[in-house]
Amino acid sequence: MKKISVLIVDDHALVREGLAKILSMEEGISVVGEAENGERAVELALKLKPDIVLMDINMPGINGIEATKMIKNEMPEIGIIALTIHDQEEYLFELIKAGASGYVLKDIRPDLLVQTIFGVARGESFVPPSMTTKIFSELARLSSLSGRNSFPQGLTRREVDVLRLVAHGDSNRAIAKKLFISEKTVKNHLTNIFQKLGVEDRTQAAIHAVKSKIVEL
Amino acid sequence: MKKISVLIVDDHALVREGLAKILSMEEGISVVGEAENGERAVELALKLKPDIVLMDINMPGINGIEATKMIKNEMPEIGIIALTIHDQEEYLFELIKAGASGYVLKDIRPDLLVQTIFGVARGESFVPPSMTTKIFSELARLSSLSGRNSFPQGLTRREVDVLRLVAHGDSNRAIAKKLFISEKTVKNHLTNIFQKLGVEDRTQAAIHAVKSKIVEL
DNA sequence: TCTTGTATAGGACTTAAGCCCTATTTTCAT
DNA sequence: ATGAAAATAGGGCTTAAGTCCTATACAAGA
Repeated sequence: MKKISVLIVDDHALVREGLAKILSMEEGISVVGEAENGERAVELALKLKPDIVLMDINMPGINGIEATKMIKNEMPEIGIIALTIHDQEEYLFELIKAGASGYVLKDIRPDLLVQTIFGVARGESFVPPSMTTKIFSELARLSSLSGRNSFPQGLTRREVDVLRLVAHGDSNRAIAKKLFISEKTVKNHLTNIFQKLGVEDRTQAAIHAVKSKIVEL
Repeated sequence: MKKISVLIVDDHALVREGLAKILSMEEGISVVGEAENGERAVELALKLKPDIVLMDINMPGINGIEATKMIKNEMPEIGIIALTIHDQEEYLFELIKAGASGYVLKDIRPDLLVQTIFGVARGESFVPPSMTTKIFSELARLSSLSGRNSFPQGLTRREVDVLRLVAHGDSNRAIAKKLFISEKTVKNHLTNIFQKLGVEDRTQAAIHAVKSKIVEL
């Protein structure tokens, strides 16, 4: 069993130290870095490629949500757990949209935090029980809204269609035929997809799609 | 636990029926199709995408080795187990080269065949104990041959280098710089790679590389 | 109502990608 | 020694891919 590498992000040195202490006690976890603001968080995440980022939301400059977006954009395989002081439900959906996999209060019991880290490393997602109700109602709202968006990386439904075919090895012409649209439209979608995923061409997009499990192998 | 889907290929209806009977008794296995020759085998394999193909070697027309190559070329994730009447070691290495993962005699005990199927589905490889010696000596020969070839799909060492970078999302120019060769040479290698893998462009090659585990994610 | 997001598509352009040849050099296997 | 495979590279060519901009139509949120 490999240790789970964790990057701690918080603007308060005290909080960072506390978290590091708690996590260091744990056998299967190793803290590989600490960042004191959003910029450093993104920088370190890309450099250290940790399994998990513990991300404080309230930070001066680039906040936790922005940092989450940036990291997820570059390395979708990194799991991000958001930390908040109190129940700030206004951030919840923004965070989910940004790609965070967990949302925990800072006064969480250490053993539960550890559990959450292991869970997210396994690909699961966590929110505090007090918020599950919110989640469900939001989910209901979204699905009644004839399934608007809620796609990975902010991709639209159509963009996901196109990306899937790209990851299948199809050319623009082939995609156009399969989706009954013009090659021009396919190109437009692709330009948007590349921009959203932060990649340069279809090959990188295909790889990204596989890595971030937008498509299955 | 999902059932393992199996395609049976043999030109003798009796053998097919026998195998199907045996395998149908097994809980975790479901026979999804049968083919009576190499052409049908390739056709059905691509259509049904079974986990495992049980492939007879001696068939009129496209034989088992050719069919194995074709299937592996199109869908490297399908596991292929070769069936032979008697110890025909002259085919063994050809089969391994073609991408077969198992090599069993037709008079194998049913429970061992089942075991082999489960093993191959898990990504393991099997040859009869009587042939392991052959394997080892061949392996020794090849490695004494200063590690010549023995690369997936008949790719050369350099081609694997190039393919790895393609699957990393690099452009021809980037690959050229990293490998200290000209862009022209990269293109030449790529043309050869496409031909060998049976794909049309770098995106398909990248996907193929990931699927056939030439590169890791 | 006005605006925003999505899907569609065309014009016009640049360039990376890919193909087909030929050719040289090195390295091995025979 | 000789021949084959592998790695290198260039010429010359075609086309797919990708960018930037504009534009229309529709749906839905504010």
